Amino acid sequence: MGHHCCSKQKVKRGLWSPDEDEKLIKHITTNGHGSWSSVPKLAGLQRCGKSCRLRWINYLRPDLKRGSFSEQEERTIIDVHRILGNRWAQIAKHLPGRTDNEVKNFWNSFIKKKLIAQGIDPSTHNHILSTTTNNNNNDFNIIHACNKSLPQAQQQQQTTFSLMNIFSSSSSSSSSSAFPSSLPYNYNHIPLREILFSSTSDQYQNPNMFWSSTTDTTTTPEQNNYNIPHAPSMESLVSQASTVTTTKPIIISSSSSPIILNPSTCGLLDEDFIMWNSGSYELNIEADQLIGKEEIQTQVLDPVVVVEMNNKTNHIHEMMNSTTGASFERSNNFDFDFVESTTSTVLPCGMYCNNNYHSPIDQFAWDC
DNA sequence: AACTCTTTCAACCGCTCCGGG
DNA sequence: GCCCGGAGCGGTTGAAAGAGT
Repeated sequence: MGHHCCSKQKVKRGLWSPDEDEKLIKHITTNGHGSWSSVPKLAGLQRCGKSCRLRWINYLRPDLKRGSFSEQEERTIIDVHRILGNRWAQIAKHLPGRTDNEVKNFWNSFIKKKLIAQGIDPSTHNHILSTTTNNNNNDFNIIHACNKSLPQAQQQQQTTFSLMNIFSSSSSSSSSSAFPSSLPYNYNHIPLREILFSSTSDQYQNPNMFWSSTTDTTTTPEQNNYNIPHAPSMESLVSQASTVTTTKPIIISSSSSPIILNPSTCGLLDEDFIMWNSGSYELNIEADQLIGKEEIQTQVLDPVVVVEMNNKTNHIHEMMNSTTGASFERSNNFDFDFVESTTSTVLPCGMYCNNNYHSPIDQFAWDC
């Protein structure tokens, strides 16, 4: 049985012969494809139009890039897939010369397996949930927090409290660290979709970075919608850590509200919505320096403030490099071509919001 | 060399979307 | 608003190639 589009025709199926390829190439290069349904007849092929179209698009088109995927292309696929999911045609648009079919095959035969081997769920880009169910285990709580699927208010609330428990446990138990020795994912594994979700609603909070306005007197009532009940204050959090390192959360504050984040996940979206990140981002600031010493706080705060006030990419990087010692690199050509406005506030870790708390990029994430 | 198992990827299938009548 | 046909998309299949025994 042929395709429904050409069921009346006697069509050949299966692999294309060089002779058929030649006929199709000759026809399209001289006449264009026009209506695909008419191509087989005009080209003298016993194929259906659909098959001709597929053969041309996936194999015969002159602008196709052949050969194996580069690391850069692989990174792009992973990054875009993190946001778009299995929308292969959209992903392929970010890879000149590659087809949706090619990207899909590469994903299924290589990237998918690679991510699984790394303990990452390829469909969610989250770490695969540990089977351990010991709720007293801080590592588990964080892993659990990172592995929820699409946000649900109740689930998020539980996540929040899991983190709260971790924070509070460190003050009651001096023998255990507030955070595990290594956080369960690095920047490259953060589900960006989830982060985008987290900034749009009071119900949805990124588990690794959330708003706390308990000590922030500048927050508006609207912003207070972001309050987490019993969220730890900036000071109390910092006081629990003797040193702020890559393995512990640090606090970076926007002009309106402090953000708690894991340094190893720090990244920026610049004004062109290009994702920048640091591969080996290290902060080693004594906690007591963060408390009550404005100049040190400023060092931490500056990158965000600069982003908000100036939106100058170079300035951002200069500030980041000079104040934190971090070496930021443009991670890839992450082309957020769906973002129409650049007027919104850019925050670390790919977290993004604007003054209305409902940005185009947030809208995109919701629309996906 | 022969066989089996696994992987790759071109091609197919069925579905949705969209525009025209 | 409905129907129809074409285009496009994502999931799946299966032949061919490669790897292992």
